[in-house]
Amino acid sequence: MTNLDIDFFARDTITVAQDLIGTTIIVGKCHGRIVETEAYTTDAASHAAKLTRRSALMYETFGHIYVYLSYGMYYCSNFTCERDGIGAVLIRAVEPIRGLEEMRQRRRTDEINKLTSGPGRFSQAFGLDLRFNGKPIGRQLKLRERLYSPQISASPRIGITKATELEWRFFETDNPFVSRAKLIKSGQL
DNA sequence: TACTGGATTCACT
DNA sequence: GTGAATCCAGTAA
Repeated sequence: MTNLDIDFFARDTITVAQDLIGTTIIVGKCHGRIVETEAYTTDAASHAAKLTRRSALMYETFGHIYVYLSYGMYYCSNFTCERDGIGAVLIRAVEPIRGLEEMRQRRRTDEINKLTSGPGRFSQAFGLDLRFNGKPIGRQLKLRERLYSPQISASPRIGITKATELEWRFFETDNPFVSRAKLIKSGQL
């Protein structure tokens, strides 16, 4: 299985968000298959809309990890994108593959559908916090080429929602690990 | 220096 | 369906 290299992220943010669906993310012993992403560009709702100390990573890098604290309690993990532009892809949900025991301990739950089905849940399960912020893809966090889950189908249907003009979300429509709350709220499910 | 609010989640009704 | 938890970046002064 091939590792994705940094150039994967040099491309347009929305394309990267779509192509990340089905890829495998590996942090230590924890492996997961990405089933939901969200693309953030220079949309007003995005941290990337303004150059600040926090958002500088999105202006200066691609293929790096951008982690921030949300609501004072949960970490959200992104990959920076675009060689010549500005953007990041938020990982909203993954399907757990390996390292489930570690995920259960970090999440303090045995309910598998609550391990990684949400950006805060995923980051907690995989131990992603501010220590990872600014790190390049490769050593501590790896990504492998798209893998389809036999439980779902050989080529899962990809759903797309568009929250604002420049904010796109991609998800596997039939995957139970997709974080459903926001999709239900927006009338997509 | 002080204030505001959020790319969320969970418990409770 | 609703509200609380929690803390830091950003902003205004």
